[in-house]
Amino acid sequence: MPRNAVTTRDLILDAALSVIHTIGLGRSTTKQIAARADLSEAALYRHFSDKAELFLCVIAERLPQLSMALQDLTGQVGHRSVRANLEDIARVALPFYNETLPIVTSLFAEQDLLAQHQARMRSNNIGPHRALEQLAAYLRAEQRLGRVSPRSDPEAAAALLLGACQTRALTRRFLGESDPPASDERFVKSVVRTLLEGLAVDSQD
Amino acid sequence: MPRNAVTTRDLILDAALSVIHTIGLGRSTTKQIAARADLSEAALYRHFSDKAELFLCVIAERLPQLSMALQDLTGQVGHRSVRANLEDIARVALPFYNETLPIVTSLFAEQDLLAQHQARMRSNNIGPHRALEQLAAYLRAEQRLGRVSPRSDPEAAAALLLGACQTRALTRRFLGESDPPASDERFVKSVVRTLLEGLAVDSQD
DNA sequence: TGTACATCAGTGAACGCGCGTTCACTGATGTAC
DNA sequence: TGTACATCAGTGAACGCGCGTTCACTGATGTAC
Repeated sequence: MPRNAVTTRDLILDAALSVIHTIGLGRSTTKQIAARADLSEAALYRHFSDKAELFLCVIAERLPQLSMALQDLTGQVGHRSVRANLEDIARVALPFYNETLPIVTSLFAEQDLLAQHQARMRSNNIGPHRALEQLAAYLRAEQRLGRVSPRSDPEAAAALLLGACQTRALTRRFLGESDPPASDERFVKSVVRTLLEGLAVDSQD
Repeated sequence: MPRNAVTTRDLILDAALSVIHTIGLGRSTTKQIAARADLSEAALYRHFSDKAELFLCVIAERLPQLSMALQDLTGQVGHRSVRANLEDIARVALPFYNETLPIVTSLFAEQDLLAQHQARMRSNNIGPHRALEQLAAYLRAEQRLGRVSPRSDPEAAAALLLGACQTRALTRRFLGESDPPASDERFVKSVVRTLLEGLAVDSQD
């Protein structure tokens, strides 16, 4: 088998992801996935024990993890400005949520799948909390360097920033609107500025 | 028909919501909904044209709207402290998202249902953006009164605060953990404090 | 090199199940006279 | 008040369809000697 072989398994996972994207997790059938992969339905069962396992593998192997994508950025402690770092983090988080949230939240519709995925997240220590923890750790490090106010709560700040990105992506997708990239950039800048400066009229309480 | 009659239609909607809560939107069947309502399946079709309409009515009539719940609070412009108002808003948003997000995001799994729901949102001008706009309008009003920094962006601040609540609720639900109310209260206070004071080491850039 | 056999990815056709939906029907309630 | 009829919410049983899954099979590739 050559080094860069696209295995049949990969073909199936790609086909499944594509079908899920177009008609949603709930309406995706083995028939359509097989058709998109140019395979018989029976072929799916040579590579996955059943439909549930196929879907779980799609989610585990075809969806990126935000904490991975943030690793380089949160490693920049003490470098560049905090503002620039947070802006870049938002620039990564926004398209990430835009791509993954519709599929990941689909699992709420299939609670048996969700339960299996939860078990997987627990045993592998992955999940959405990882990105929050990572951003909070970054902010705590910047706090130690005196580049972030010692009065601020790193966990709360992480929830604020990633939450703003998540809400924007989810709202847009839910309303069925697409986002012009220019407005995303304006959003990133104003969110980070507001988070840095705060709402209070002066820095005292 | 008496004034406070629980109609059969109400029974069906309640039963459907209950079934959806326990096994998810995607696995809910007419059989189970009818059974939970102590009715025949045929009875469902006396009140709803098909299963899709039933689900859309559940979502439209049985799920609260955040913008409604926030109406009283965002009307408090100039009263109490901004901090107290924002904390109360977070205290309403957190359980709201906790209850509704798992069901509402389920629609991503059934894209035909989502499309129908989007049409409904557009024609009735409802949807998740309403709460964001409402909170932004409140903050703009406080800005005019000088109780919120003129440099901050009300839209961004609204996305930050509601986003933080949404992320927390979604993450918890997704990981399958339940939240002790005491930690919710700590979360509310630290998020609002961090949002008010900002991350910057002084109020200047 | 040729022959005999083993392995295994992939197939076409069929399977049974459970789903959403419809049908002819019942029986309670309302209405006209 | 009684009688005849209309209305309509709700039913039990059946419907056909499409789903996930399995089966015996094919044919290409690898291996032993």
